[in-house]
Amino acid sequence: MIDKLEMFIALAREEHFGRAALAQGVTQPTLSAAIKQLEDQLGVMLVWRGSRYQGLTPEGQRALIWARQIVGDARTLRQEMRVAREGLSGDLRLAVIPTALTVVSEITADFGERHPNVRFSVQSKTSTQILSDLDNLEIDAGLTYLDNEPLGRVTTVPLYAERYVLVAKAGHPLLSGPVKWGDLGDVPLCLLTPDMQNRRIINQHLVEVGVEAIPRIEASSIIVLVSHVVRSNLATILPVRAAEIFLKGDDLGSVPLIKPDASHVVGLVAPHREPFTPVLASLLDRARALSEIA
Amino acid sequence: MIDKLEMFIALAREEHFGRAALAQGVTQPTLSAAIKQLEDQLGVMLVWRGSRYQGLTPEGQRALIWARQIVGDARTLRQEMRVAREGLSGDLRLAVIPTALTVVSEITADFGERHPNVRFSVQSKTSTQILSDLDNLEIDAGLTYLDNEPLGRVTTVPLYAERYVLVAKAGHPLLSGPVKWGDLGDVPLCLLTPDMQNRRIINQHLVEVGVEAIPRIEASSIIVLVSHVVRSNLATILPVRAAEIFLKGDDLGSVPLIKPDASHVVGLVAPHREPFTPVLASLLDRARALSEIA
DNA sequence: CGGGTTTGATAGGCATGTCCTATCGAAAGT
DNA sequence: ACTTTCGATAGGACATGCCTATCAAACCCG
Repeated sequence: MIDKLEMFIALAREEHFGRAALAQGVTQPTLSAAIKQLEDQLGVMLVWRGSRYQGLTPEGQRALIWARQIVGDARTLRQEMRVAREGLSGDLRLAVIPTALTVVSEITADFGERHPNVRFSVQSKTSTQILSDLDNLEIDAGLTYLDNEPLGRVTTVPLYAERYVLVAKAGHPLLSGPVKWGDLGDVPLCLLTPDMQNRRIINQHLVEVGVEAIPRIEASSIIVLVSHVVRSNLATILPVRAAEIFLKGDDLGSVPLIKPDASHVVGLVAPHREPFTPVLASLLDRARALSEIA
Repeated sequence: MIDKLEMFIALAREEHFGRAALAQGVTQPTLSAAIKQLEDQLGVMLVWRGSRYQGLTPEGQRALIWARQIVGDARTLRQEMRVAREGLSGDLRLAVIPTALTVVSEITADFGERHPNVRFSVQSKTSTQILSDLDNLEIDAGLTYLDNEPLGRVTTVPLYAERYVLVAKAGHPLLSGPVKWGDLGDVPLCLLTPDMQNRRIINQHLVEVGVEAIPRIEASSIIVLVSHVVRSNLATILPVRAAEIFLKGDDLGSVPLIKPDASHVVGLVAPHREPFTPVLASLLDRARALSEIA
């Protein structure tokens, strides 16, 4: 039963029998049969049938919610029993927005010291993907914005408030003192792509002061942004925490962006599943201890 | 997997392999094997092994929490799909404290009118049993005290505040006006047995005014109490709602019990499982509509 | 419009799992 | 010491799960 629910979740995620089967490590006929049996056992159609996948029926969508709950709890049970056996160990899968990537090491350093047997796997994702991966049980926790867009049913631990600086090559004329958001109208910029919430936040602030952002370069990685800043006259806008690591040398400079002193809360998100796993409880606990925010 | 968890829950409840097997409709070797396989799959011992059942290991107790969650959710999924197929139908299993038994008909009448295909099964139980049955998935909801003893992780809907009257045969000297709790010291009483929370509540109030309750008759059913009142000179203490139905004729009388004007909240309790089943959501909804309390 | 591709369903066969009956051995009760 | 109770074990019938191979329908594209 639980295996079938897992396959059902995979099918809903992949929207394709073959890919879902591949993801589950079974063949397509096996997955097809599993879905059919699930439908028989529950006595309802879950998937619109045709010659190809055509989405879930309303019952299927409702069943999906429970399937996620059940499969998630079953995994938690197994994980918890392993913890009882071997102490805190295993993998902790994190997904992180690009602008918070530098913060991950603070968490892993602190946590890894206390629980050396826990391995981390860190992926860079957009905030939307993080929430969807959390739903789909693809990750155990995420690091993303807490205060800007709706999150859904999750547990959150605020970690720090993001503040923004303008980053440019050393000697850039704007670096002499604080820059107002309103001054950025004519400044050639490179920014994250609009699927990133950070970019949407920056857009908001620019629109608020009547400036339209038309960056010369868009990229989904801040490494790309910074490389462009280093090699050209473009500037970029980054959270302080993301910029710090690039400002160690002399070739780049930064100044605070003011008016307004924008700030957005970034923190840990985890599925709301009671009671909490020991590992997750421990992670949330450490996150609370590291938090700069009450 | 889910079947094995069901058997595990049954074993924890029955504390006996044979009885648990019987309850699950399988033979004892099958249940033994299932538990062993569960232990293998989870990699931990769940049950203290000996020549007989000796309780759960700590891991077993922890696993039991998740097992209940998972099995409960799986049942809910099945039930919800049946609802999608046949509309609101099926059984709703209620357990009710004796003193609230007359209130059940209010709920079933109202609910049954809207959902004629739902059958009710009502059992009289102590408040402690109700909570344990709720945990063990033996009932879907209960009707019990909400404010006197701790409840655990449940959803509650307050329905009414219990108030108490003294009930005696018509013509009994005490029936001339309100009676104080403190006046009951020498009155021959029949009361519920002390495993009933109602009796513990009555004891509290009597102790508070310095009276010791030594009833001539103890019983677990209010029918027994009232029959004794009818046929002897004994009086009893009942909640108004429970007494009303016996006061239709002329042979019994009642007066309010005052100093203090004791009152305890009775309401519906249901497992806290998100999201709620349509049936349960509907039941809670009707209960809220019927509630006399904000 | 027709051949090739994609996609999910179906058929047949093998391996594994599940559940039963019968029986055993240890411990508890008498 | 004898009996009873309780859970574990053994062996066999049956069901389930998963695979490979293949099919039919729909889609794509020149």
